[in-house]
Amino acid sequence: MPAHPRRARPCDGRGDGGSRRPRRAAHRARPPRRPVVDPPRTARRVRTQRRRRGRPGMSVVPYRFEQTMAAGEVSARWGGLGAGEESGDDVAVAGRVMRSRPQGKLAFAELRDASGAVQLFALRSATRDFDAFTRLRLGDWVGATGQVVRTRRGELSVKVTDWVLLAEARRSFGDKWRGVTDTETRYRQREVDLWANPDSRRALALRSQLVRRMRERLWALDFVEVETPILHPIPGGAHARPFVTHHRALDMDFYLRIAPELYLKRLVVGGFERVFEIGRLFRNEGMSPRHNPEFTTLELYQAYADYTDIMALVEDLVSGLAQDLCGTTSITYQGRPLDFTPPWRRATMAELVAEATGLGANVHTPRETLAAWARERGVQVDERWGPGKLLLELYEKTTEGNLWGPVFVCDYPKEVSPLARVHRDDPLLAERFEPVVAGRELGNAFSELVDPDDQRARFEEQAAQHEAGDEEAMVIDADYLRALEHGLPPTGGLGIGIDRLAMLFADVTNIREVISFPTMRPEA
RNA sequence: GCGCCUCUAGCUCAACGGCAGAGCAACGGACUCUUAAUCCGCAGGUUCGGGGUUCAAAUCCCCGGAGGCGCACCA
Repeated sequence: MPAHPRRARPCDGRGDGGSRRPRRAAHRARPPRRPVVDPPRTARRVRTQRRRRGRPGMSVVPYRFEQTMAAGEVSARWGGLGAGEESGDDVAVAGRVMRSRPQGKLAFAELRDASGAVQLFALRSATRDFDAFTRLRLGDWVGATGQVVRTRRGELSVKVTDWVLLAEARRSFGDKWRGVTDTETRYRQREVDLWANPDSRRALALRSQLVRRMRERLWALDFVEVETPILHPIPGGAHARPFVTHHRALDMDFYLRIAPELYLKRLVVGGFERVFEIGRLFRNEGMSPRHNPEFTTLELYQAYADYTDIMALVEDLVSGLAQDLCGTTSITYQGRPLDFTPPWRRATMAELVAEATGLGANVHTPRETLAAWARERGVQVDERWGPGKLLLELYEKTTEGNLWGPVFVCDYPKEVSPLARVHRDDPLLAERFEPVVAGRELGNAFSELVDPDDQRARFEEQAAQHEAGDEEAMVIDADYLRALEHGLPPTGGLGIGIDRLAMLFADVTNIREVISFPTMRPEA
């Protein structure tokens, strides 16, 4: 046996120092690589170490394991067992080893599964293949059978009689105390993050519950869940830049949807009076702690309803979800109270801008006055913007970020709301609102524009802006106009950002915390 | 896109112009009740990549990469 077997590597006979160089030269033509976390040679090293210990290896792990009980259930059922007591009941548990403490003729290991954790307690005198058990390491998966007992020191345990390795961990799962904190590693290798950091698991589990409860609540209100296309021949339904892709057989470009809105309203035309869709949207825009290129929304449409009905629905839905997920309608976000208990405040955009700035700005204010006010506050004013767009800019620059809410910001300018119905009391406004919470819009809703002639005119306006260089402006969707000509009843519509909502309930500030695999630039 | 910051062992971090180190993990061993166990031993490095300044660079400078935050963008 060589003195340093784990350093042995393929050698070209040139002796020690030169053995690596030829290999590097062979790689020189490839693009430079930066192994961020765990270079392949580490896996090789660890593999060699494991082999030396004579572990069985992955080739002999079984194809299945009959688990009779989850770890959480063990602690729930035998929580009352006294220290040193034996239950007399055998269980078979499975999970990942999160701690291993061999101690002479005894060995302890913490086994964690999806439901929780339970300790494995092994004895040389009672456990099959005890020596191998003592060599279990952080991250290995095992299945174990034995009696439920509580140790003398008071830890509920499975006293292992038989056990089997289900998978070996060749790579490390981070610092046992501090986990993995590097944000890049956490988002790129979410599987490691999830095992190492309970908060990461909690945030994603909460998101899952959020979507589930949301569906249940909508089903209870007789909403029908539907799925509409993600490949759109024309991007529509929102003001955003799309991703483009190509269909080979049709030899044409498609756009990944920026909103499902137009298709959903066509379903209302078709007779689905209450529809919703929870799905992924794609917007080809900047990324930030609050923006991921692909994100999930709830969008719903309710026939015979207007935007005030939708406000009531939003209050009810969001406060109900807070109750479901946090146990209260009055939560804490980033250390500040956030009370979703209905009713929420309703205020017009003009009122809120006046509160924030003292300016009597509204959609009827002369354009030049609005432009001057906006410029004073750092807005780069485009000459083509009308008073509506200027008011919106003013609102976003001065007001929105300071609204803690929840508050319904009502009555947006018609000019910036091409799919919303004109306000019944003011021809320059639209019946549109955004629920704003913690300085961010949570959604967007309106009394839907149902008049095909008006819609055509708005599309033409948008198309003109598109022609003039606004790549985010909409284009004319003839299919949608034809659908409207068949008759869309009065309808209230809503879109809510699921990721944003999950951030509030999970009390996190980065959208990536509630996305399982956030968009990242490739490493190499 | 712009600005500021970060990048060192598998993980978490020191070293801040003078021999690249620690804790944990891993690896070999001791231990019959561990809980961030303890003890003994061993090993592990392209200091993100490239270039420059210097007798000497992880450290200073330049270029590039990835990431974080802020701004812009995102009605």
